[in-house]
Amino acid sequence: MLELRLVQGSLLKKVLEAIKDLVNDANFDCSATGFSLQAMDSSHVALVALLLRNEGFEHYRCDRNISMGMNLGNMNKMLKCAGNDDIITLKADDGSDTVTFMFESPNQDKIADFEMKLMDIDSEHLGIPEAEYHAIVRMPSAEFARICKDLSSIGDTVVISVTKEGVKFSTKGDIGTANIVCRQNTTVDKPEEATVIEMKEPVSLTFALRYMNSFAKATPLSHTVTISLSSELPVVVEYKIEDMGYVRFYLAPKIEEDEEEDTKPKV
Amino acid sequence: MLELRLVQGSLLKKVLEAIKDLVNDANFDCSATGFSLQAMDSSHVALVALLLRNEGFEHYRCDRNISMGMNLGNMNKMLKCAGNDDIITLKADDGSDTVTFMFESPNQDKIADFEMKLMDIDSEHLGIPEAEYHAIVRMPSAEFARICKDLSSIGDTVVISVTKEGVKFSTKGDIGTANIVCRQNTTVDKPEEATVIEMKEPVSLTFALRYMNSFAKATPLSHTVTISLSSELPVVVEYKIEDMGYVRFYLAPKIEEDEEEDTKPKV
DNA sequence: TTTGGCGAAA
DNA sequence: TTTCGCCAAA
Repeated sequence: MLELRLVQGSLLKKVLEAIKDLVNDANFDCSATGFSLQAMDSSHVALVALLLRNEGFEHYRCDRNISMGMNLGNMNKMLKCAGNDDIITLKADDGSDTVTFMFESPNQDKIADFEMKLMDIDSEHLGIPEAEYHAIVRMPSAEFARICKDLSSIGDTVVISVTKEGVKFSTKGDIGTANIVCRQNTTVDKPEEATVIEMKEPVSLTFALRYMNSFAKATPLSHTVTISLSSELPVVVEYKIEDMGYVRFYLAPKIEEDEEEDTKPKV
Repeated sequence: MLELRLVQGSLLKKVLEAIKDLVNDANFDCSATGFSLQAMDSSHVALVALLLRNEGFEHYRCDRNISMGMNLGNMNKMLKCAGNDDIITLKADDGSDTVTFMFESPNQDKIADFEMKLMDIDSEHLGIPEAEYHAIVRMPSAEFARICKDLSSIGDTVVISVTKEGVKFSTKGDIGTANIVCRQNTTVDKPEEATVIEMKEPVSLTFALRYMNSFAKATPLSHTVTISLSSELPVVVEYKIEDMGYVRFYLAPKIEEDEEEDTKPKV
């Protein structure tokens, strides 16, 4: 028996908006401690990890560990039927091949239940080792989203370079080049508007903008995004979900070609 | 000679937005008592009835009964040229084959007149008998619209079931099932937010969501919608137009198939 | 083209 | 604070 009651149902709606473009089908893993998901994107390049800890739910009952395979598109369709202020309860009976989403309007006048078939998905659950990162950038998520969107109108990849002074996002394309530098800035009114850089050593890595823009779909989940970089490690783009957990995206850097190579015709 | 001056011109704009998708061409009937329309939708499944009583007009002159055939798409195009605060005057000379829409901006700075050709439309004007309904549901129109929209992302038809406690909207589709229950609730701050059920006997009827969603286009006309249901009778979905009349939509219920039938392949 | 999110104005 | 109108994404 599984019963998870989430008062701020909009969180789950936003989570699905954030990951449904990247992942088609995935197993949601439910244990006594929380509700989580780990899945490769459909082209097996990026990895998504979601955690919603039990403390974040008003009511959390999960009698035994269970893995529920869902089509995220269909799940999203159903969650779209929940109001932004609705309380969402997720239910599954032991051994059942369905899951039920229950939506309660704030004033309890409207109660909806949506039942969805579960699917069998074989997923390789990867252990993600904790790593030391050369540089960790924390910045406003909206600013990061804007930068990725802007740069993708110029080029396909972004070079993220971190120095003590700030973080630079660069791209190059047919029509020209672009560099956007965000300086470290902690003297701002609101802490979520700060740009903070923790750097052990300078790092400069290249990523596909297409994926960065997908990750930025999670912007509504948090005012702040944290980007953790190390050479030779996948970047981690993390959006914290207040009091509950996070959505993290992992993406391997592109092996940076020689600048010269870039302009040569591909052989 | 016909001359109808409507101070709140936005009403006429909203009326056309509400019915233009359903009906292509229709006769507007004008008599001493009011301005009305009755027409089947283009696939002859639903019926639209509009009434704007003479009291609602600032000036109402209609010397003799007249029926004016109009293409609602073209009429809507013209009405879109009126500002939301404009005063709209509708004029037709006796024997003329045109109608003139005059738009006056609130400050009288701009006065526009649009002349449109009338058309000959043979319409069967149905007498709609007053009927006793098993159940009448009054609820916020926005909520009804939201429910129809949500359900149509799951299935094609909606089963509306009324009991004393509330009204239930259900659907079933490939990805799952959905039930939305709205409880009777009269203890709300504003009367237009109430959900009120007058029920003589329980009723459960099935309708095509496609039409319900068309009807819901009339939502801007009224905060409230009234749904009148009887087995064997078309449902009436009514949006009252304050101080003037109404737009009513009629739709025959689907003959509900056996649950078993639904899952069998169609022969 | 239509719909939802966002920002501005009452 | 709520509502309207604008802008952007599906």
